[in-house]
Amino acid sequence: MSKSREDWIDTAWHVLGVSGVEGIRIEQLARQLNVTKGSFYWHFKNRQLLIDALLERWLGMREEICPGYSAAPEEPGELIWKVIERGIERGTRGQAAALRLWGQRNPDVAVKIEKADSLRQKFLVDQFLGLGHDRDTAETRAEVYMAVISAEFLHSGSLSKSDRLSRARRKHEMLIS
Amino acid sequence: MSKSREDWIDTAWHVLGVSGVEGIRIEQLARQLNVTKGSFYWHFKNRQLLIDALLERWLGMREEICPGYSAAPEEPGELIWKVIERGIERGTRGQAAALRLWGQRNPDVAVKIEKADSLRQKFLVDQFLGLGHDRDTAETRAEVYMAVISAEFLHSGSLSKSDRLSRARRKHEMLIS
DNA sequence: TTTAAACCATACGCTAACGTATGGGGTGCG
DNA sequence: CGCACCCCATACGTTAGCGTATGGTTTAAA
Repeated sequence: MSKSREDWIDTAWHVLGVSGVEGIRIEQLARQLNVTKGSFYWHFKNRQLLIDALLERWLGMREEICPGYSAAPEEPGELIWKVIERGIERGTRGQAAALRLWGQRNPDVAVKIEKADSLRQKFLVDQFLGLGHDRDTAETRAEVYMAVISAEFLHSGSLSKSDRLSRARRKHEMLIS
Repeated sequence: MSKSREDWIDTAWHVLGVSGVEGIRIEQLARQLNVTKGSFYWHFKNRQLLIDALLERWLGMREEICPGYSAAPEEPGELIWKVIERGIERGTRGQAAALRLWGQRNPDVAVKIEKADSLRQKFLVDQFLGLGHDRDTAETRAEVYMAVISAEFLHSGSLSKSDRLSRARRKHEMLIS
């Protein structure tokens, strides 16, 4: 069957979460897709452009994950939680960690990631302000919250999804109050 | 000049922090050491054993970093801070992140890391208990603290060491009180 | 039915890297 | 001197993987 460009990105996305950027190998992906790399080099100019597409996919998820952010009618605390919950459900933490680590040695990638992060940071700060904190503590809490999100993947080795959710919930409530 | 086994581990350690486990290439290290890989395969049986040695080095650092842990005369809060400070000074966060990510797809590695982490967790919980928190919140705070430490590296792209220290200090004080 | 475009298989050259085999220079020691 | 033994250089075989070149197949339109 014919594989689309999106098919390639999908399976590469999965590998990214498991094995990191360096684990993305065209001929291995081809085997998973039951095609040869001839297909790949028709859809993509080279490996780098596939990885770029993965980065763009992740960057694009930020907006999708904060839907009615500016006009949110809910309680600030629960809006944050929804974001976290959705992140754990989707299981995109591995990809995030891999891309962040990759950005560590690619300055232009780092810039893009930092740009997205500053939006996340803004979002969280607003929520904490809405909870009645002053700006200083709101910013600190936002940073801590970002850390909790990023590190969740690194420390949740063999935990089930429900365990990870309940642990995250406990930390959430601590950071909220 | 003759290179010792430790020389190989040292430069590999540096590469580990910058490029991750996958970035460790014997012939590249050889170039940095001004020798050929003939030297490497005299000191090590293969590449895997070098990486194992790096993991062991990192695991060994835990004890060194918590010196008089059980018989600490200082304030609990400051003892934690000393650990964090030393970690940032040494700049071992990149190695830690790389090894954690590597452990994500090596079950036996994950076990070793989790064993070390549970000791760190115990240490932090004790400190928070000493600060007057009950066990439940002490455990949660310890988890959050671990997250802050692990994630610090992922989010401190182009920050100077002093910036990273002051940011860490702010988060520290938030988590202490 | 010809034609063009989309999609892929196959074969090729090339490089990086692993691990091995082998030999050789140095150094201390009897 | 001879002789181990430590340490390394060199050459080799092998594999994985990138990217290219080229041709084949399918599909839809003209």
